[in-house]
Amino acid sequence: MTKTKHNSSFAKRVLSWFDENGRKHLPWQKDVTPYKVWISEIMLQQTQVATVIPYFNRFMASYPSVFDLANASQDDVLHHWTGLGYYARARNLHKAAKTLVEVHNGEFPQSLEEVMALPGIGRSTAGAILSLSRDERYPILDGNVKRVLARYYAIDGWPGQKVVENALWDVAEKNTPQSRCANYTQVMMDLGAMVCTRSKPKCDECPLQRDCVAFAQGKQTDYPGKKPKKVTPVRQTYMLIPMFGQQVFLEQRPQSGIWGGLYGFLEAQSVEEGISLLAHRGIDVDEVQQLQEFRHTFSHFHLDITPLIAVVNSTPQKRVAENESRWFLLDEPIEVGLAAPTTKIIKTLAK
DNA sequence: AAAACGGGGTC
DNA sequence: GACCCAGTTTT
Repeated sequence: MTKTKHNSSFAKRVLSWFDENGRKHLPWQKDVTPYKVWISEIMLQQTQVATVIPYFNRFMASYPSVFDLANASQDDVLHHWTGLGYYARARNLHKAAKTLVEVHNGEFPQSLEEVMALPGIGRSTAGAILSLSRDERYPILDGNVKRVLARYYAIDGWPGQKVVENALWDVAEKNTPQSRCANYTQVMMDLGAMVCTRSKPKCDECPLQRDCVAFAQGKQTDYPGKKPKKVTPVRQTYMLIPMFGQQVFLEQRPQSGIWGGLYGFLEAQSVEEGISLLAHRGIDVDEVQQLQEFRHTFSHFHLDITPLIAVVNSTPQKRVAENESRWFLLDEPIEVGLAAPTTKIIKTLAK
């Protein structure tokens, strides 16, 4: 049984710690708006603060308001996201911006449910937006908060499991104070990121040390429970790089699946298949040069990529393709979304 | 080189 | 409710 007295003390102590040590001058903490909090939270879902800052600043410079974002082209949004990964989140961001403008007059709705109904926003992100920007009382449960709470209460099991996640939400809810909700949300993330770190937690600096169960047991790093591991399969692909002088041919990928909406090189399982894919697009290959294979690692599999330069000597025919595609000059900036391996190959070619 | 990270969406 | 998505950082 958790005691009420205990819970209020929890918030009091972390808020005092926030006053002393919390982060208060991040770019999205200046003139806080739901829009800025939203963009920063989506970026922070996948990347650490230091990496996010320049992306966030560029994003705000290009799209100062939700109206600017809604009016942008998807290619432009993906271009701003290039290198951040998780491109579905950029597509959802763009979709949600359109919904906010068309349905909500460009304002974030008031209720948690309405905010959660926007694509790419779940319970935690919705809670973060409403608490950080409007000081409303909603809990959050990102990876940092999960780690703090799992250790403090010694909650067993991997948070990917529903029961474990539910237990964490329960304590997150109970501990959230009635006032200073924005500061509380911020400090829970700060504590997880700065003190209650995955390895070598700085327990001596922690305001929760004195009744942290994991600390008492000396088992801080046993929490949260680890994800059951499994072998990551290896897949193989050829990437076809049609080169006509200083131009390369890129085609937009389907909206769903890996690298959805990004431009990339056509993929094939064999050299022959690749040549036929190109022929289908009016590109006649004169010579094929194989480059060094390299590995790109995802969370679920390794992808061994063999780049193949397909030298094209005669002017390619114009064909109407199913997907958007075109030739890009190597020495000009490519202003569409590109996946990391595509960027890597293009860098090699430009040298 | 392997493991961890993180949360929303989908089947 | 299990599994998928994807690139970077940490160990």
